[in-house]
Amino acid sequence: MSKAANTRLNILHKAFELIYTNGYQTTSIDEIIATTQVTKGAFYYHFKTKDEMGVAIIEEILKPTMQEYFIKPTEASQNPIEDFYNMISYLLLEDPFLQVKYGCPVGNLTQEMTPWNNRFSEALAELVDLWKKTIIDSIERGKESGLIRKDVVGEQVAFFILSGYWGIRNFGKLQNDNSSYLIYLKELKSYLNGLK
Amino acid sequence: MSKAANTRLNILHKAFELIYTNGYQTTSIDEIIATTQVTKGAFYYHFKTKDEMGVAIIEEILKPTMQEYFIKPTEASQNPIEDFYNMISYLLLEDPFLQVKYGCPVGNLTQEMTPWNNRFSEALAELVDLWKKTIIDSIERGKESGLIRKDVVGEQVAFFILSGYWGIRNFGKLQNDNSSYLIYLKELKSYLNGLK
DNA sequence: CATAAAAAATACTAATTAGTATGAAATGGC
DNA sequence: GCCATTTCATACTAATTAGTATTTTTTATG
Repeated sequence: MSKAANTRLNILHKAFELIYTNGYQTTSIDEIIATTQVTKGAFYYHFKTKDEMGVAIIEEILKPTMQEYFIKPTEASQNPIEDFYNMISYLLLEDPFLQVKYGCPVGNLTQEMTPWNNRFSEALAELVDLWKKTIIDSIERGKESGLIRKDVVGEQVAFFILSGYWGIRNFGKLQNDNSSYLIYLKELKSYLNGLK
Repeated sequence: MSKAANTRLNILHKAFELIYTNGYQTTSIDEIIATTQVTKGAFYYHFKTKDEMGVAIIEEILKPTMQEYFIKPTEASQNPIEDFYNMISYLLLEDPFLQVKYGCPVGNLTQEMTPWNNRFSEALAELVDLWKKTIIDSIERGKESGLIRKDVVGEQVAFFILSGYWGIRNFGKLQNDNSSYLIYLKELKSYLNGLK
């Protein structure tokens, strides 16, 4: 990777961490360049505006991460119900990057940036749609293999699962401990079993 | 109501609307006093800081509203399952104040202000706890009256319902239309019926 | 190695921010 | 109507903000 591409990625990574922990609006460019040890000239050479950098974070950091860790495993899934539970459980309790008190990066950005910046909305919607579609496909396969009832509607379940995930992340932020996660996961398991 | 108390409430109401539509951090005090037609001196007479005003909004605007419109109706509830559905459906589709693109005020504030301001967290947690407890009580009554299965765990269901609500609000913001709400509501109905 | 283009460094601006200092007007109790 | 207290108005500050203008350095290519 060229040196220039490296500084660009470096900015994106550090900026993402700052935004994840502090929020987008309250993360200043001065703060970003201070922690990346990159000058303002370099920053604005790579990104025309702060918002352009924000969208780049979604497309170049969040999207690939999601592809790798959410989409791929679910595509290979044989037992949807078990895998959905494991996916959410992993994200809530085990993912080494995500922290209870900082919530879900995608959820945070959605909350903070829509509806005021359309480019954010579009980039985020693309992400979420990808995840949603993967879940729906998995459900359809589950229906074919007989692991899921035929009358289950994939899109409904996808919205239900993802909404629950986003929402419980908010509870986590509020209480700053994972006790709500544990309670939520029990009901999630019960709900998912109801799809059998 | 005294004139002074009136300006105070006026500030809180207008500020709340601005914050609901624009976010807390991006709503400036100058903007608030411009729309309220109140001077800076008056503002800082009533509120020592911006954050103190924010907490006052939660305690003096959001909390009473929630008591009136969420808590009371649920307390009088005879058929929890139907009432839960109606409550969420009303909030998503019919409430005249709430708008799809602006999400849930409590959810927005939680996302934006925790974990960086503890006073916000505490005030918001109190709100949400109240709502949660009301749901749990309602479930217990439903269990006694035989409308809900005995093995249903109230706290789990409460978290599940509220999480789903917060999460689908995020979807609404993302897509800026209520199509996701409609799909979500179908699955919510199905889930709630599973509690019978 | 020369040179053009890419990449980065420095110093700046204009606007906006939360908050303050200080004084003026309204209010209520006597 | 006097006067203390409450309530509000005006003018300011110091810090921070995103973004720019300009110059310097690095890089790749012939």
